[in-house]
Amino acid sequence: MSEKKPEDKSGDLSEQEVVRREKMRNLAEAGVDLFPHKIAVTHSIQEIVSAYSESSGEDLEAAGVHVVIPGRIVSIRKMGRAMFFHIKDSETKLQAYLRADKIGQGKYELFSSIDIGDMVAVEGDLFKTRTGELTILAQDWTFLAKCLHPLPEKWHGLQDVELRFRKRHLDLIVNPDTARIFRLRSRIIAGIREYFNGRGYIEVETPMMHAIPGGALAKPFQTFHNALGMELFLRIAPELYLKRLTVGGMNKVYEINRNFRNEGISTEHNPEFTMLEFYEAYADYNDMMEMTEELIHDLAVELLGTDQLTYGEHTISLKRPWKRIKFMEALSEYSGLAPSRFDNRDSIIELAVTLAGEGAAPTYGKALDVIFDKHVKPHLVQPTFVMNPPKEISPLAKASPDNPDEAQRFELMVAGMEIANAFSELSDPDEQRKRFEQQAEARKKGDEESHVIDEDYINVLEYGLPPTGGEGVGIDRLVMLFADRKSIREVILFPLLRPKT
RNA sequence: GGGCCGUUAGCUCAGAGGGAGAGCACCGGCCUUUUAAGCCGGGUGUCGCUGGUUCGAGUCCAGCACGGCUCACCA
Repeated sequence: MSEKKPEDKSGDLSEQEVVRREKMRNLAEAGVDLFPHKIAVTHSIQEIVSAYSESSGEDLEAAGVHVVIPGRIVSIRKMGRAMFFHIKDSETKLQAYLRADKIGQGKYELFSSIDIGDMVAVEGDLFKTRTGELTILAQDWTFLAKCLHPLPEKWHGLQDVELRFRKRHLDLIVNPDTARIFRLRSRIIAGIREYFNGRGYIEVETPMMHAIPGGALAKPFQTFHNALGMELFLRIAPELYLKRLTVGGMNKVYEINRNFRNEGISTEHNPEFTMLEFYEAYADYNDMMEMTEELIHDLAVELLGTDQLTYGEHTISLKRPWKRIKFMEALSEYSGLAPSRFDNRDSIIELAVTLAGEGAAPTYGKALDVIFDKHVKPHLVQPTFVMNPPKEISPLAKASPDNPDEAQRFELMVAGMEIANAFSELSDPDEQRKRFEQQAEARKKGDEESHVIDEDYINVLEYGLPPTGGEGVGIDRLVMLFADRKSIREVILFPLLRPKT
């Protein structure tokens, strides 16, 4: 191994990167610790700004607020023997004022080896400038970290969508909205935990690796366990495991975790996504609707201060109760097809095939689903519970007591997106076996998303699943709604990207 | 997977057959309450890649790569 010094690579570096490495050497030669182990700071920028931004200059001076604050330098304005710069933490900026006469000639000149992007701690007293901006007058500064690459442009930030996702750290440094979205996401998830914990639920973790992929209709990712010599699948849903817990007497459980689906990537789909699933014994899908309204409405009021969401060009009202409509009624209302048209099953399948292409709609139920997605979903902007879809496309749901072809199930649609899906859980093991067999039949006909027969799960049901309501909520899509983002990638820190070649 | 669009300096972008450009950033100089600081001077580049057409290609053509939008797919 040849011991190449970093500067040997200077041929590959841009001029700005070479300059930054030179400046780093200058600091080292001046005795600065380039990678300090521990710095005694007194406050975060966020703490200082929220505590003192409203204080008057006189009050600040009288109080003599002496602090040491760390941050990343995001702008510098040099003015001869003095300079202003802003330091920033994830969402807040604070101005610092450095004067040669105040801090001393040596420390002032050493600062010329500091670049935008570097991290420093500034020590000094708070004051207000002529324009009223809260500022720290530096008595000293400490080097924290060198940024060896130039930062994106200060005004436009980082616009390139691909770069924003590939270099999320940079996106977070220069685009304040990004940090805000992910803080909102964190608060939404914390709020959900609070809601369920407060209702006596317990949070659980079930396997991510399944021997049989189940709980949803989707194509799985495949992997292999060497020691067991066994094919495994990344889970497409936790559903079947959570219901095992209900059989075991854990009457209220929820899980917030990742699901993996080996399907297309789009503005609404990422191969790994976060799902909330919850199950409550002695509840049914009506209870699930009540809880869903309450959870999402209250979260919006608490986190956004309103039950009116702005989503793109839409205003979405979360005022309860939300619209409820039966699947078949929604179909005839929005598709423009006469209700009688749906009696002719072959013609419906034919229509779905023209809409979605060959192989997309092998059965009547699937065909209805295709027509729904195409003609109904885009219209459902205000929160709408679409109830009682065909049993055939709901293999884990109880049939409706008053119509054996319908499932006691709903999907929550908001802004044309499916946000949640819930049902009264099918508990009859023999009926479940029949449903699996029908799914297996569809699978044989080429429907890769159909369920496979899960004997183990049927055996679990044979021990007795009480009447239970269960629901899955797409967390990423919920965050999209709350954060007013049209792409799921804006709300996932590291969305899946093709490796850079 | 199909269609449309994009890929030019570190970033944001203009350039549509013949001199590689602007703003920010960067480098040098001036400047002690500025804040998209200002003033003077400096262009730092494999124009995504590979071929082709042409006297001449960032520009036209083909293929490829990556990305965005959209359609399809998608509990």
